[in-house]
Amino acid sequence: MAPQQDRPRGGRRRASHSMESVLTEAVALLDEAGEPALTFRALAQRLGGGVASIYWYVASKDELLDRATDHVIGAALADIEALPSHDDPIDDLRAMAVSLFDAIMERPWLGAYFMRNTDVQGNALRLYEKLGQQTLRLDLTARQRFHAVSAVVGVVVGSAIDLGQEPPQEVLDGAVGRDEFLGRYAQAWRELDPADFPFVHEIVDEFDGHDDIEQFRSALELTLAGLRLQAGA
Amino acid sequence: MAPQQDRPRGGRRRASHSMESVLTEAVALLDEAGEPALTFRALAQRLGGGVASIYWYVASKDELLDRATDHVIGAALADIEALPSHDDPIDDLRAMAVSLFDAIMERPWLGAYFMRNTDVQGNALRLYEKLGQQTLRLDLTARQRFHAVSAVVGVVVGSAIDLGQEPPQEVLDGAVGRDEFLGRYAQAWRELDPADFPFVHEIVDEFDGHDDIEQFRSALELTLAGLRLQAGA
DNA sequence: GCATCGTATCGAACGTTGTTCTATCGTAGC
DNA sequence: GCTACGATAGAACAACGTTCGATACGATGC
Repeated sequence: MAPQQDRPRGGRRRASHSMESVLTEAVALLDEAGEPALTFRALAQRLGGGVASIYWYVASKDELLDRATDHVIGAALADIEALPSHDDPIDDLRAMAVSLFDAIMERPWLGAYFMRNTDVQGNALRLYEKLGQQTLRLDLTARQRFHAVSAVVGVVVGSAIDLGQEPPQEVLDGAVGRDEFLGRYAQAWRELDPADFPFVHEIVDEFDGHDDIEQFRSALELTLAGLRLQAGA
Repeated sequence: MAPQQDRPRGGRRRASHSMESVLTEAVALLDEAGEPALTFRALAQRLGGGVASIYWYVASKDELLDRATDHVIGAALADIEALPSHDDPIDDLRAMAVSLFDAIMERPWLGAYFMRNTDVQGNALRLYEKLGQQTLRLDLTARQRFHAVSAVVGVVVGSAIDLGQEPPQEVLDGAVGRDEFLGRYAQAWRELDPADFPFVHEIVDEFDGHDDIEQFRSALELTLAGLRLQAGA
């Protein structure tokens, strides 16, 4: 038997990364199975390199998540900047909010990390700026503008987190459809005492098989209606 | 030298827990330093018992988090149910939303776990019911009522997550005050190009030293105004 | 009194994670 | 050819969630 070689004859290739490739693969892992799937070991394997190499690009997992978040916010921002402009600034605000909501819905993990990342040089600031520029076209005070933008972002991210949470394993597996999943809750609610839960009984049919996007749209319309009222338009 | 005894003379007392004590201590740990502080080992030490004992009460950390969340939502619900009633259902909705917001602000970790816990037998359902009952007093369709409640909850939780995120370590330590912390961002923003960031410059003075609660209140008012408009009152 | 059974507890161990340490490779500049 | 430095990597560490097997405690049946 030939003696084992410490190094294979061909010599194992050293991997060569880049900030771009690290973030791209990190996002890919997050997209596939959420935050628990993003481990340094899984990421290193994807990159074909060692675990410690990643630490040359980021100082910690927190920073990796921050940079990955900013990375995809950049893409969402590009979508928003490509949007056509309307006469009515509130129509623009709505279009931007919907676009942002769609981006977060495609990446359920994004919502949770969206907020804690208001870094000054980040894309989040540019996003705020883009939304805020629409409020400059409305007859509002500076304070009202400040509050309006955070209200719109709050509705988007609040809804996205609420609606985009990972469904239980059985739905992800495809073993149980989303409608059936909702239906179970609906059924349980129908069996509650109507005297104790009049509201739940009132809306259970609406809940059963409801559309997430419509729910968000509705919340957004309430905020925009309030804003329009405030602007006196 | 006396021979070592395997068991100390007095016999080490076995700890005796209860679901209540486990949840209470778990919440105490969460309150002190957020989710990372809640480890099974730290919790066991608090309870004066072993690590594995906790698994008799909960099957996993996820379940522990869920039960702890439901535990404090129960307290928040009690506060809300103790609220005096107004003639105007929207005033009631506002009071409830503010009360809920306050409860979440006192526990920054709560916001993140609030959503993923719409268990049927949970306090979250009772909370939805309580909010929803106010919409029954408004002239709305069932679908509008359903959307109204999720909009209000979305504003509350969205704002709470946004505003309640743990500030960086230096602020927690008290080394840097909150105002100074905000001021740094404000200063950095003031140095941006006004041509590229007109909105940021417009609101930077509002942001500097702003009050979180007022920001939430403002977002809530927009939604409630939209709701009032929808109800035609 | 004694065996029995289900409840409740505990220490030790396992596998995985983020992170650090130390050593090494490869290339640009001299 | 040598050096300096940017970049990579394997091995080790501490901490975490979780599991396992053993064991104490109290009530129950005889």
